[in-house]
Amino acid sequence: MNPTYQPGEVEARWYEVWESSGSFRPEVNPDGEPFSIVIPPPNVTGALHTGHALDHTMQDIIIRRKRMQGYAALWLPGTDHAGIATQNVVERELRAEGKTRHDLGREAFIERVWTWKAKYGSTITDQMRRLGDSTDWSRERFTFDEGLSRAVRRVFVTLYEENLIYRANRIINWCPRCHTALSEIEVEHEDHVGELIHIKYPFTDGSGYITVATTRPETMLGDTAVAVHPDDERYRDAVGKMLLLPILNREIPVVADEGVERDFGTGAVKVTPAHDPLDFEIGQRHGLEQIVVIDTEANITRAGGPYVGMDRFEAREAIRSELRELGLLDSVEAHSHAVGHCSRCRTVVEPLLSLQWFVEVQSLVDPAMDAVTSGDTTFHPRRWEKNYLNWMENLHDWCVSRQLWWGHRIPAWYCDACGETIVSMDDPTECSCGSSDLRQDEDVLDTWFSSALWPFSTLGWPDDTEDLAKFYPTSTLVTGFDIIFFWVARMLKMGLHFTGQAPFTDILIHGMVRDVETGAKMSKSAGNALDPIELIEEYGADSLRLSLIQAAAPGHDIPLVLDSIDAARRFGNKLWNAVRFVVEFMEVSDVPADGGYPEDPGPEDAWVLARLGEVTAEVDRLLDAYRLSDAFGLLYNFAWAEVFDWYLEMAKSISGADSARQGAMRQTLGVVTRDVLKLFHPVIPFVTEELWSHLGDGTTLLIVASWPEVPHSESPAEITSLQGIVTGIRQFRSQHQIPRKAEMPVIVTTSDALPLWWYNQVASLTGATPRAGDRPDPVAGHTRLSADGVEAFIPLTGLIDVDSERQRIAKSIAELEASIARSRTKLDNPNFRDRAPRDVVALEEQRLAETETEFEKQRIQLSELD
RNA sequence: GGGCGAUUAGCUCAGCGGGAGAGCGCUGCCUUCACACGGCAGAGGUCACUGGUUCGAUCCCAGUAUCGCCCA
Repeated sequence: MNPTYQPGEVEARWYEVWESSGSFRPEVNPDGEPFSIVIPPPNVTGALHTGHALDHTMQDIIIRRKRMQGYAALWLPGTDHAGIATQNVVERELRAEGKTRHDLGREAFIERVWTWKAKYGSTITDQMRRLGDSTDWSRERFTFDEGLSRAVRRVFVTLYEENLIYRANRIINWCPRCHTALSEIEVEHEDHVGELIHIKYPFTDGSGYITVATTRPETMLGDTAVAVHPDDERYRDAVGKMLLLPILNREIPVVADEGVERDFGTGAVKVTPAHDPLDFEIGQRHGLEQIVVIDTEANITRAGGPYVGMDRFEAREAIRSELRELGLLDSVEAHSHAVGHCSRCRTVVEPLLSLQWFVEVQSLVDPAMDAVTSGDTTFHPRRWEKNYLNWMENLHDWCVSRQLWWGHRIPAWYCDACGETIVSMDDPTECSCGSSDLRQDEDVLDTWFSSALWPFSTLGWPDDTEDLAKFYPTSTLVTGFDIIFFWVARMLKMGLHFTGQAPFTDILIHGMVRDVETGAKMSKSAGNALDPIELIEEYGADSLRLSLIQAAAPGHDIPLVLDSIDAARRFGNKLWNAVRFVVEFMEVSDVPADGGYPEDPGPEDAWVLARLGEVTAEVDRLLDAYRLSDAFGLLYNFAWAEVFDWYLEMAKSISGADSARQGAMRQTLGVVTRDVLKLFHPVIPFVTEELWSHLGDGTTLLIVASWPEVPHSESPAEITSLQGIVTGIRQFRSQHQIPRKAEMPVIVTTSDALPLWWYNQVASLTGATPRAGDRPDPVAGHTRLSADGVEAFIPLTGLIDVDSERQRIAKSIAELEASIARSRTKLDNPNFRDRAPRDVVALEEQRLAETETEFEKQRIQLSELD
């Protein structure tokens, strides 16, 4: 074995072995209870970013542990066809050739996207292999593959038949660059400091003006009313009168509507029903005309009169100037307000009146809320439940049609002869009116429509497949809080509606990986992403995984610091060298894949086995509670500080003992090291598998080895005093700069005799020579150590100067005095004695007694030094 | 405007009713037969502020300040 761990070569080798051995398939545990996770499908155009690395590591940890615990564990991988994103990529490619998708036509374009997918679509799945994802590739799915497309169509048709999907003219969010409608949550709001412009609208009867305030003066071209609140005293007389719309000189009424916010601006608002959702509603209530003045290119339409063809933002400036010239510009003030941007391309979205398909979500909401409130599905951490429920209460219908080509085409046909709409599983050839002049809807479905079906469509629905019966509902969903609304909520709604069961029992929500420098969410579009593949090449996949998990406290954002990845890498090297030492120098090998705990452990063995048992139980508890970072933090400290430090150092001295003692030690070292590798395997699979190949008996891969079940072991009581005295001697040595080679006799006094191994370990761990003896009288000339009832005395002669020893004791005495004072204050308080729990009072009394004893001994020691 | 979260060591963060923890960084010593990517030891904190609840508050409650996120 190399003296340093080299991840690169090892990682490539083991992934192949795991995959070809079928270890990723749930069939490796044919009799196991099913446990399943479906991956949040990354965009097929995507490349792995650090957010995926975290998300996938969490899922891999869960699935690897369940697999080791004997479950039929399925982690189902796949990718999302990602409508807009993918279409954008291929259109960009075409643009480089000087073409547009329209030059190719719909069919050829889609063909081209499939070609692109065949060539580049495996980028992300290849990267998942680099990360070590133990996904069952034999079950890989794609949201646009044949089976899932059938599921999509079945859902659309069923919802249509249930009147839960409809087509209507509504205000939607339009992206003028992507040329498609967006759903509400695909719009990101950012605060902009803009202008609030006050415009005077004159009454037709010449009796003055109403002044309205707006941030979007260009939409005035489409105004068909001015609205005021019905209770607003200021405008009581104005309601019902007519105004002359400036520039276009159209007569529009003043209407009273409850929807008007009295405190905004002047309390009077212009109403543009075709370009604002609130105005649309006001328009509906008052029967106002809807005049579209901005087109799909975000240019002014013919209805905009003199401004026809002008860009919306240019028109804003021009209209403001004209109003000023007309003397109708009352005032302009700076105003901060939220502006919607396309989440794909950052273009400012345009609210537009448009004919689109919508899912009526109201009737899907209740079961999806009940699933969470009833506890059928639990969020981890729980606080996301409130967030989820709050959101669900305020849902609007979901605009699902997209003016794209790449996606599931809406299965609706229109009969030009009679105007009938046909929605069906099979492509219709003829209308009931007899006409065969049918046109299929040009639009495709929102990508999230197919993602919403992912937990059951990937398992074979709508067919009754074995996988569906076995693995649905899935067990745990792992995802970031950023897509709770996009995805999680919709899966719950669709899953419950179509299968009657919530699609998962637990939802593990994690934060975003953030760049510590900028605090920004790391994503490719933000351009600030550390490339996980580069990190894997530099540090190894295990290091990236471990550092991400250690930083990932439940539900909080994760700062990614290169230093912490490096720390994780050094841990891998530590583990590597510890196991190398165990195998090569301690000659431990052929360790069985399970069991093999020593029948008759020595005292040091019993201690480390007892600790292993405690730590295993605690790791299990933490992992079951999804506290991954705590679990592996605990394990990290146990492995480094206890097993491969204290115990390994103790084992070194035992290797010179008699053969029975040695045998128990080697056996212990073998099983403890093995179990540490097992416990660590879910988070750092590569290095642990490699080390296991050197340590184990070669019968089983670690990936499918059993999860540790450690038999109970009783730790010898003397360990506490051993560690205390050893640490005391080391401190003494360090404080007085005494070289390890220097002889250091230590007299140990104790009420009960200490076993021989205790003395041997003190000698071996410190280089001192301890012997049992009587308390020196006087103590003068010795330094005194104490731990767990054991006292040890080191003669000072020739070792140190008395002054520094005096200072050391004085400092210690000061600390003891402070502690005594605090304990007394507490215990002298009758309220404390009356109201604090009995064990807390007892503990405080014990602390006081011990501190006082120690204080007294040190005081005597100090006085004797003089 | 509404909601959520954060504020703890120089840095990045855990902990969350009974004497403050980790990693990195820093200081000293150690090239002892795994690892110098290491070992041993050490320094470093009014746990944002102000009140309250409690025998007891970094932890619970209220308010304030600053920062971040989500929604309108």
